[in-house]
Amino acid sequence: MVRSSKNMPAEQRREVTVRTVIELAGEQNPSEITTAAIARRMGLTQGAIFRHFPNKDAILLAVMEWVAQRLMSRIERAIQVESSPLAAIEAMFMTHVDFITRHPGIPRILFGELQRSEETSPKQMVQKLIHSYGERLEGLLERGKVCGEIDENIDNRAAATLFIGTIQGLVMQALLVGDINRIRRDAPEVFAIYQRGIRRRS
Amino acid sequence: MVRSSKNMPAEQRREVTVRTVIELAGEQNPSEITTAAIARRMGLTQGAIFRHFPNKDAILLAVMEWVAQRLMSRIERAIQVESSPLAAIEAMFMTHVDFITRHPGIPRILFGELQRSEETSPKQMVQKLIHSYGERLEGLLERGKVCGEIDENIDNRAAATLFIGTIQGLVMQALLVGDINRIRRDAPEVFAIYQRGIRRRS
DNA sequence: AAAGATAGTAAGTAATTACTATCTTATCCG
DNA sequence: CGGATAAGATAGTAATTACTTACTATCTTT
Repeated sequence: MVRSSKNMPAEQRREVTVRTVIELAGEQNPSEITTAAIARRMGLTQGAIFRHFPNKDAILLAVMEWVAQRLMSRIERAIQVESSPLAAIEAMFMTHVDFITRHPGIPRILFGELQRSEETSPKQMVQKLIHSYGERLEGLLERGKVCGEIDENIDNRAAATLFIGTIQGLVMQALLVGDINRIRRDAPEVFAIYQRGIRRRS
Repeated sequence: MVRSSKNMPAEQRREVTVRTVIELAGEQNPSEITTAAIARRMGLTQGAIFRHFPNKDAILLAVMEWVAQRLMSRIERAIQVESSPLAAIEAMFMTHVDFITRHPGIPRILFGELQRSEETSPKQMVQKLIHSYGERLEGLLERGKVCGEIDENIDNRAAATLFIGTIQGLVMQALLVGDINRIRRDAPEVFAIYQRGIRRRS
C-alpha cells in the first residue's frame, strides 16, 4: 500500500489524491466529498492537500483529466481490435461498463459536475470528454451505415444520446439497489436491445 | 402571484415551498439549494421555513411525494387513452418527457437524492417511485408480448432499465448543452430507436 | 372587539466548509 | 555530514450551513 506512506514526491501525492477522490465517490455522495475527508483517507491533515493543489476545483479537474485519459485510451484500444463497426460499438460499450464497474465513483462524479450551474474547469472537462466520446461514437455509426451493418435511417446524434443513456440507465439501476455488480450482469441484455434498435434488418 | 404574499395558510405555504424547490433545482445544483435560498425566493426569512417543516429532509420528502403523485397520475391518464401496449409505452415516454421539460429541476433532484449514501426518507421515496414506475412499464411490455407487438425474447427488466436510461440520456444531453428544450426536440428520434429495439419484427 | 391561534421575524447557535500562515520534520545532494 | 528544500503538521481564518429561541404581526372566531 503506497496509500498510507507519508512524504511522497509531489507528483505521486497528486496521483494518490485523484485515486482517493474516485474511491470516496464510490462510497458517498460526491458533493459531500470534503477536502477534510480526502485528507483523512490518505492519512494526512487537511492543510496538506493545499500543498499540491491550489484549490478544490483543481483536484476535481485532475480527477476528470485522469478519467478522460484512461477511459478514452482503453476504449481506443478495445475498438482497434474489432474488425466491424458494430463489433467496435459493442466493444466500446463493454469497455465502458467494465471501467465504471471498476470505478463506480466515476459516473457519479461526472454527473455531479454536470449538475453545477457555474462553468467550472472540471465541468468544462466533463463536457469536453462527453463531446469527444460522442464524436467517436458517431464516427463508428457512420462507418456502420456505409458497410451496411447499421440502418441508414438512424439519426447519429440520437443513437449517441441513447448509447450514453443506456449506460446511465445501468448506473441508475445500480444506485437504486445499491449493488454495483448489477451493472455488469444486466449490461449484455440492455445492449442487445440497443443493438436491435440501430442494426440494419436483413 | 400567490408566490409573494405573506401569512399563507400552512398547507399552501408547504405547497409553495415544494414548487419553489423544484424551480430552484432547474436553475442551480440541487445539492446547493439551501434553506436560506428557498426562503429568499419565497420572500421569507430562513427561520420561517421551519414553521412548516421539521427539517430539510422533510422538505425534500414533500417534493418527492409531489413528483410521484403528479408524474404517475399524468402517465396513468395518458396510458388509458391508448389502445395498444406499444402505443401506451410511447405515450408514457412522451408524457414523461413533457413533464420534465416543464419541470427540468425534477430529474436533477431525483438523481441528486439517489447519490446520497444514507437511506434518507426522500431517497427511499425516489426508490419507491422508480420501482413502481418500472413495474408499470414491465406490465405494459408483458402485455405487448402477448398481443404480438413486442418481441418475446426481450428481457423485461432490461427493457425497463433502457427506457429509464433513454430519458436519462436526454437529460444528460440537455445538461451538457445547457438547453432544456433540446430534450423535447430529440425525444422522438431517440424513442424511435428504442422502439425498434423492442418491437417484434414482421 | 377581545382572545386565541397561526405565520413570520430577528438574532442567535454550534458545526462545518475551503483555504492560509507559520512552524517542523524528512529527504536528498554535494 | 550538513544544509537546503520539499512535504506535512498545527492552528488558525471568515463564511456558510441547518436549526432554535424569543418575540411580534396578522388572521379567525366567537
